[in-house]
Amino acid sequence: MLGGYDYREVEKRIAELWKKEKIYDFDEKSSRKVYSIDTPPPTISGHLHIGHLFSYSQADFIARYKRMSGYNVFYPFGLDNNGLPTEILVEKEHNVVAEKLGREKFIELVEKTKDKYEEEYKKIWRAVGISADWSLLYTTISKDSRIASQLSFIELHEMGRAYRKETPTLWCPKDRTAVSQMELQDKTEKTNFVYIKFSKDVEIATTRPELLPAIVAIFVNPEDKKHAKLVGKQVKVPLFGNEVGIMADQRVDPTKGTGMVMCCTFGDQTDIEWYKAYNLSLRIAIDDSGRMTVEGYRGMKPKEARQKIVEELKKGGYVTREQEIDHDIKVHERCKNEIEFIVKEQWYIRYLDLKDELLRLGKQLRWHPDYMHHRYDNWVQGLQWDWGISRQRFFGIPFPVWYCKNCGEVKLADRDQLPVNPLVDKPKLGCAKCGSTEFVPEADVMDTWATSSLTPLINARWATDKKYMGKIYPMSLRPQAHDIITFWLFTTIVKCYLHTKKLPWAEAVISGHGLDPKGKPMHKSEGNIIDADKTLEKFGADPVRYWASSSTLGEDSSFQEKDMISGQRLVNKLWNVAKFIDQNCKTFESKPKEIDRWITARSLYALKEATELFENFNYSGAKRVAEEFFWFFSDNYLEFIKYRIYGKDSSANATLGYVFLLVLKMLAPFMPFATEEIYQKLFRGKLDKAVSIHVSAWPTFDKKWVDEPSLKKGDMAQKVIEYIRQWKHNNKMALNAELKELVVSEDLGGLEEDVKGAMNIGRLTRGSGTLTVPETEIHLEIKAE
RNA sequence: GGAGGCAUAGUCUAGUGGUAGGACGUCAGCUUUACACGCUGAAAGUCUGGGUUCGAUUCCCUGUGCCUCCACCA
Repeated sequence: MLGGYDYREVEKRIAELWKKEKIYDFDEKSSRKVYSIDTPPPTISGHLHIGHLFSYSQADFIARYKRMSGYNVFYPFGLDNNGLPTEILVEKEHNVVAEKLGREKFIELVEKTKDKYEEEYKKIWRAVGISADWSLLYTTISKDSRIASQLSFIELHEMGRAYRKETPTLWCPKDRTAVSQMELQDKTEKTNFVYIKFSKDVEIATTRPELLPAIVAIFVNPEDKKHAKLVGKQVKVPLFGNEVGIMADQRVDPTKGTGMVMCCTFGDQTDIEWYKAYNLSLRIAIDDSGRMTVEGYRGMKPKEARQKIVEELKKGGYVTREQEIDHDIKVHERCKNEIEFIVKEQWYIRYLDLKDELLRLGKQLRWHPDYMHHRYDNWVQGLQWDWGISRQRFFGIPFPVWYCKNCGEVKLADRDQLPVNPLVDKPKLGCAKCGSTEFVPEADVMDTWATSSLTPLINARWATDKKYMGKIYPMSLRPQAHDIITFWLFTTIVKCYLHTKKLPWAEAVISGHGLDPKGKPMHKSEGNIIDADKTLEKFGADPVRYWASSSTLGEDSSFQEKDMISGQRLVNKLWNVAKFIDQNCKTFESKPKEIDRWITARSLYALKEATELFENFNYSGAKRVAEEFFWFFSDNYLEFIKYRIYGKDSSANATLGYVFLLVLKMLAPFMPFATEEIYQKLFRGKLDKAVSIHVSAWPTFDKKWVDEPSLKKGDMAQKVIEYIRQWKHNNKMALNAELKELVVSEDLGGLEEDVKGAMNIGRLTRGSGTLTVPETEIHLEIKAE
């Protein structure tokens, strides 16, 4: 006998069962068709919130459906512990500064911290029922990932696609370190906006006159008629005397200042863009300690130089006016000092020449929802420069590169040296060009996207034993959220295409974000994080997944407690039907009657619809169909057959079991715990042989079980019952109150007993009636007494 | 500034070129041998303006509001 349903106890026990039976392990020996999933590795930057549960559940629905559809599912899980968020986390947790500790020791600390989060994360992902194969777990700083990233770089270098170029980087002159955009803060300062007359027609307003010696071009807006005739001309820079060209670019606001902008290397972000986009020359005015390098101002801080230059400009009569404005500047959040741009040699991957190829690959990929394709296209079309992959940080995967001390030639590591740390390891041979054995190591590390862009290849073990290359690659599916289409999805296509000439996956499924109850994204700084752990504890995994399955693919969805309640109700209802069957059905053998053929046909049509929706990755539609059918089944079919069951007539048993199992299977991808529990208690070894519902076969639609005449008759009987229910309600009667006689105008085709039983009718006769059942030709006469 | 998305009852949401479906909430009726975490019934809705059409909530344009990504703040 089944008792109450305690989700805390059940979910824990079922999760153990899955673990013990290895339900979700990839079957290496099987010849079944493989379905491989390129799971996003979450960063270990802290605690998981319900937004994570939301998007990972959505991928899990698909994994589970595919598994039940007979695929050998390759579903790995990853953890991203490479990159700045991890660096910041580890610095905070251990109260250290990465630069001071040094790279080797810091990576050790990262590994330690990772272990802790790995356990915590695994616990939560298991608790929410993610059906990944945990033996395939990878991390982005692991040895394998380092080998893959470095091998990738070596191959790209050999292809001639990796090159070095002097490029500006955000730099903190005080800490003497590169800074990422994430570490910037805005600060407003009072600054003088200085108008400088270069010539008769050229006047420029600037907040940074000290960068006059670093001017490489002057820009005007292409729509700006006032300045149009100047484009292409040259003009002399005051005080410094060099000539610079005047160019046109959209980014200039013609209403701001004089409508003419000086482009220096480098004063701000736009300068960098222009420098890259127009291949401008480089004039450095500030060094990495934040001091001027220009003759006459050498060693001065920019602000001192600014004063001196303005004075000199005034003496020369170049300054027409000055205006104090509020100016937003970027400061380093750690030390609050203004950041500068300084120039470093950095590695790039050349890909601008591949735009057409990349667009073609984007077209080849099947996108769900398909409009997400636009974002990719738009991004590729707008690319203006190559992919910079150098980062001047301590923590990360190093480039497998040294430079010859003598001639400067690049020396790549040998493949069998990987993973290599050039700061510690040495090249195997001398310089190929000059024979020198003295080398300078590359101190920079790779951008994290240079590694994450390899996840399909890391999973396939491309860089090592190539174990899964032919088997899982190209992968079947990339599930991810829409915000990183231009990063993760795009860079993965780039790298995998360069290395394998193939599109890395057949399909991309793009999920939305789980938002807070007000519809706002969850951010630590907003304080609106809803904790994953606590939510699972409070409502159970199935209801949380129910919420995740209720929103359309690609759409954001705000977290509503009432969705959890709806999920809990569904679980409860499933459990109660299970109890009913458990109490009343000893076997699942019997001969179906008319009404049984009716619900069977109904269930198969629901199955057909759900399957089609699932095949199109419309899991929310599939869930809806399954759920709707289940409530229909409970409220109608069960009412029809109760009187037979109570009368110890077992003729409905087989249908009851068969249809309910079908419902469980349709809901299994969404509510894996409750459906499993019921399957184990009721059906395993009886109606199905599979050890778990999650490796049982997704039912197939078979027309031969669809009896169209029974379907019509059943629908008719159901309408009659609906009418009688309303009639009883209008007469303030209980639904099971006895009715003496029902007169029906039509032949109910063998369903008379069912109608009588369901509505507690004493006698059913044929004859004319005055009441009309809506949507039918049936007339009734109801006699209560 | 560029690109994309969204707008449906009090709330969350589905769907459709022809009477808009569900859930929560609300109101009313019902102790009905699985379930009051239930059953039955009721009230309540297509953002503004324009166009295409016999007919638009759906398709097109426009406005407004919200969201995401990218860019910008000389």
